[in-house]
Amino acid sequence: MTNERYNARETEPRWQRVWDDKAIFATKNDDPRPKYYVLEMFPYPSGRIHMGHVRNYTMGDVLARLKRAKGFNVLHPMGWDAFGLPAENAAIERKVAPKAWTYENIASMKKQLQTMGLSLDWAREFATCDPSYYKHQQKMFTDFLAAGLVERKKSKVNWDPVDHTVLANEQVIDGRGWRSGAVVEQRELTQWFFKITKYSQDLLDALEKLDRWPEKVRLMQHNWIGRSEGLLVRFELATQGDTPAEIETYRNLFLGDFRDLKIFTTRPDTLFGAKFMAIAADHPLAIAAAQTNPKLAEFIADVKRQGTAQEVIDTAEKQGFDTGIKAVHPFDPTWKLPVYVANFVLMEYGTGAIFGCPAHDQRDLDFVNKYGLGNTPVVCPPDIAPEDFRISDVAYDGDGRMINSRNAFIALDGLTPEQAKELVAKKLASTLLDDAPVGERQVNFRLRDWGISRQRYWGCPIPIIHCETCDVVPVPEKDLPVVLPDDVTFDKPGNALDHHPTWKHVTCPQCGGKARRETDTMDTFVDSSWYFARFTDPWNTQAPTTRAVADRMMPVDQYIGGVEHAILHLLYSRFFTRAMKATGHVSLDEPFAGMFTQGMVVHETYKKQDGTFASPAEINITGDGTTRSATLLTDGSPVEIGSIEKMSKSKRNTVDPDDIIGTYGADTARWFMLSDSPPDRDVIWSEEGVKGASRFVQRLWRMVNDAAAHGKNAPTAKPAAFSPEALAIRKAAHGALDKVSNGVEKLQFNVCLAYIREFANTFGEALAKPGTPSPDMCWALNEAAVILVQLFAPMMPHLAEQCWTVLGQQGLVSEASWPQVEADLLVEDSITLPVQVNGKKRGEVTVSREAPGSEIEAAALALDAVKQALGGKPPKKIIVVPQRIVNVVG
RNA sequence: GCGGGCAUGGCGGAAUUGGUAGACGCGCUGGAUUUAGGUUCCAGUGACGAAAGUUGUGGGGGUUCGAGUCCCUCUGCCCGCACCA
Repeated sequence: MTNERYNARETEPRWQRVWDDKAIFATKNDDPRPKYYVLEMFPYPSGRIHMGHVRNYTMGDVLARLKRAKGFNVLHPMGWDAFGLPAENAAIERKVAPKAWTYENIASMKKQLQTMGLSLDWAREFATCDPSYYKHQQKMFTDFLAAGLVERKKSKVNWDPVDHTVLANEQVIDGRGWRSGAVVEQRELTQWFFKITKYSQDLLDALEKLDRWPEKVRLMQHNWIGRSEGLLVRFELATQGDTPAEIETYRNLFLGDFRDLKIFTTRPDTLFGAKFMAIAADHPLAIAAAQTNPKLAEFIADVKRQGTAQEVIDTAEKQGFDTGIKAVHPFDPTWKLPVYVANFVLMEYGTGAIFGCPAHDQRDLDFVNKYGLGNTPVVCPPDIAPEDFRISDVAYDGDGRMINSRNAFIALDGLTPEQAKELVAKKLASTLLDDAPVGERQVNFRLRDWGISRQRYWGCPIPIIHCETCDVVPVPEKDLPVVLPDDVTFDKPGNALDHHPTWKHVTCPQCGGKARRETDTMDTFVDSSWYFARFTDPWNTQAPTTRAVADRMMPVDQYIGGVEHAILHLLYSRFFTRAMKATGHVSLDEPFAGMFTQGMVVHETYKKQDGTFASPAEINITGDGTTRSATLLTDGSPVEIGSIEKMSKSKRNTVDPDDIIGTYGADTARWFMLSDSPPDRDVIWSEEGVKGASRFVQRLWRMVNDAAAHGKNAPTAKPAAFSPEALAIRKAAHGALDKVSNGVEKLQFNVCLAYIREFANTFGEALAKPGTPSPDMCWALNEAAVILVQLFAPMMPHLAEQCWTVLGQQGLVSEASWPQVEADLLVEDSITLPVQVNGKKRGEVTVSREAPGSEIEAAALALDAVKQALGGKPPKKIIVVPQRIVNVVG
């Protein structure tokens, strides 16, 4: 028995230094072995790591260490997503320069990460705010521009009139700026866009091939891209007046330049059910009509006002305003439909105009029921007679047969909606209005181009120069990077870069005339859209990537991060990789072959009597189960134990990784993060759980020390034969080895940990047997100890190194090859099969592995319990599932 | 509203993918060691039952020799998107 406790505080930094000195986690790009690229989403340098980071990086590290042991050339890098708004907020609130603040945070977070014992190649570290990184990002911007993947266009933004800044959607709270509290305005600004929509179809199609991505994430991206097939239909706008002059006057007054109204529909089959047209409040026709109609103008203003607050949109009922304009039905020139401005039609989607078919669309039905426009069903469900089919408050959007859809122009009755769509599309394509087809097939995507302009200082400058004569000129490659100036002030609202006295004033690289720099910076999502590629060769000063190296090391084999990035970050990265391929920086389309979304770390909350939250460190918990209660450490006042929530500063239910690592050691923290909960689900951080992990660390340490004592008595050569006890240990060891090897690859950490503990239990029992073990047993115990240490080495690398030394093994366990499974140890000579009678277990039989079915049947029938259950009658049937079960049917 | 997921002991969760339900851990109960223990070790722990046994994976129904697993249906939670034409 060893009495000495394992001292993580002493051993962990020591082993970290050893790894560091020998640089064993540095990856060589010219290593000939097969590569494996493990990547966790790099952190924003907020200053402190949190438990979510601990969980994320532990998972990646376990995989990296396993793959390294299995002989792969593992790339496992780390960097910093270092641009972003918090640095500017710190500058405003605490008068520290964003750059200094960021690099200080990086330094302290790096120190924290290093205490975790992660097998990272720190030689590849970079921050996205390093000019040596964003230089290449600027180069790619100009490459993309040249390749037609960048566009400059107007777009609506949330403008804070007090702070003079554009706000992200999440910074608009109840229609007001989060900092200034000012009512946010919708403004049109000219912005830079990446043309991600050029790849809409490809991004959608390729999702199917990403078979190592969570189904959920693929579905979210699928919906986000939002493909719909339909028909673009032009409705002629009706005019009034008998003479051309009168018609002209009408047009000028009410229709502006419009002769027709273009709509997008996925249901052209229901055109005979049309009752009205509706256009968005900011549709140009609405604006034109509002010029002569003050009430309409007022309505439009109302709708636009509603647009800001989310709550209003959610609860708003369908509202419309009849413009008085009429549209002519494409099937019948005498059929006129009223054109409404409606609050539920969005300018951003389709053409900003629709035709309303109330019988088969719930929104349209709600609308007509409010304004008394009636409805005509045109699709009849299969089980109802057409003459009995009525629609009142519930629209019918199912399949069926066309009814009420026939006139001199076209006949749809009796067709399925699918056939009707085809026929309408064909017919309208060949019908002309002002020399152009009335209808045109169109595929529409919900996905919009990616606006990357941000009116902020702490971001990657957009490498563009605006010249009075040459217009927009990209900064030539030789002038890159366009470096952010350090001497900026934040005493004025607005973009500090724009306020800089000299920075933006330059001469035009084309004509040499007076010009100014673009002062917008890039969305920080751009920074994180290619960092994974940069990691393959971060030392290249000439280009974003070294093509040959990137080709060899990409794609990322396993990417791990939070679900919160399921759409934007992952979609942008997929786009960016395609754009990099188009501009010759990489050769692949998909950056992440495997994706895994890990769950959050959650914790109980504690509510004080005054309603505010207490932190776990401030309270004392007594009792257990239902009698569990908490009191405040300071004055003993009762504290309510609240719900389990995501760790957050506001709920004060955070646990500081530094404290945990300081108290229990990194290995304990890592082990606990992986135990219990499946990695894709939330894990509850609990004091009891950590203590359980800590106990296990100590137990392993004692067992390995005990085993080491026996190991000294083991023969050097593998014994020719093993006693049944020794064989049992060997089988347990190799069984665990087999399961853990496979489980880690599938990221089933919680199950792997259970197998390790199970094996440790078996091992512990064998060690505890009294008396001196025989030489073959000593050999088996030593083998088991070595395997055990190697099994937990990916999860608890420091303890493993220490144990490795105790066992007298050579070198570092972090560099050791993964042990080979002896396959014949996995096969049992005799098998115990459960015996069921009519599906109910009645007993078991033990037979040899090769026993024929007839022998198993006989053995099963010979069981007393089976005879009893059959009640003396012969069995009707016996089912023997080899290696599994016997079922006797009575 | 639409889409998706989940439901297993007091708790977190396993279950070789249709084959012995509850592995492993936490908690709890009893015992031993200890001056002490928030240490360690041993035993027990789904429910009912003294036991044999019965029953049991949210409810109901079905397929099957056999269902936690597949199908239908209901209920309850969770997540994503949201007037997408």
